[in-house]
Amino acid sequence: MKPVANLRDYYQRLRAHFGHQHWWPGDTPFEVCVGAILTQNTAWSNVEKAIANLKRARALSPRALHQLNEHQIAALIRPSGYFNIKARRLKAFIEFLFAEYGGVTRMRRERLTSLREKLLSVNGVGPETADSILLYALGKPIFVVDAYTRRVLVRHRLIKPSATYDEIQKLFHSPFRRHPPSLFNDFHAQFVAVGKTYCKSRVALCEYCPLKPLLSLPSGGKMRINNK
DNA sequence: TGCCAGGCCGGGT
DNA sequence: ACCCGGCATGGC
Repeated sequence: MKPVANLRDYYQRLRAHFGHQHWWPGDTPFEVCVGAILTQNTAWSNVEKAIANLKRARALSPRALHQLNEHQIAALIRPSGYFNIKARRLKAFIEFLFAEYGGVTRMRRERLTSLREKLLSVNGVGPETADSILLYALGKPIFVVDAYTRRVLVRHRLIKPSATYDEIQKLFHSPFRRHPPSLFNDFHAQFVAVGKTYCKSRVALCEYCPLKPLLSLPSGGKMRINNK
């Protein structure tokens, strides 16, 4: 297997191995927003249970969720963990949605950079949650950085463990600036796929990882991270 | 049984 | 500008 040459190649290698991931799992843009908040530091399998509860209670729409108080929401999302905090965060997001836009459709019309700023000002919405909403709920071209992305990139020595969110995100925005959101969408999903499969443990050696040749680059060898 | 999972906030240095 | 404790369930 030849070494990975650049980030484009990096994606193709993963894609060939894992196939298209069809992210984000969710029926509506609003469901994606809710899932983005519920999955904070939480296994997705637990989020699914919470989403199922919300659906069963017919509470998975902006208007319906707006009717419920924090206590009622907390009871429904209990399986996703941190349910009191997350109930408050969901309320904060809904309030923001209605106050600023009145609905998801209007929010989608906002320009990427200003919308990101505003999302980050909502209590409980940090960079990953904001970017997940922008990309997966609204189809904006932005790269999501999460624990898997960081873990895989550190493992492949493309970033230092101390790299910040914005630094990592920039690695992807430079070479893929003009690419459609679908590229950002599946690329991030591929990181989750490879991370879950081969970087579970801190001591795992990624023996069968489709990107393994990258790990065995000689210390002088450097992979080009962008295409300039 | 303990450790971990698709973060973020608030208070303290 | 960092560092840290807190938040909580379910799966292995």
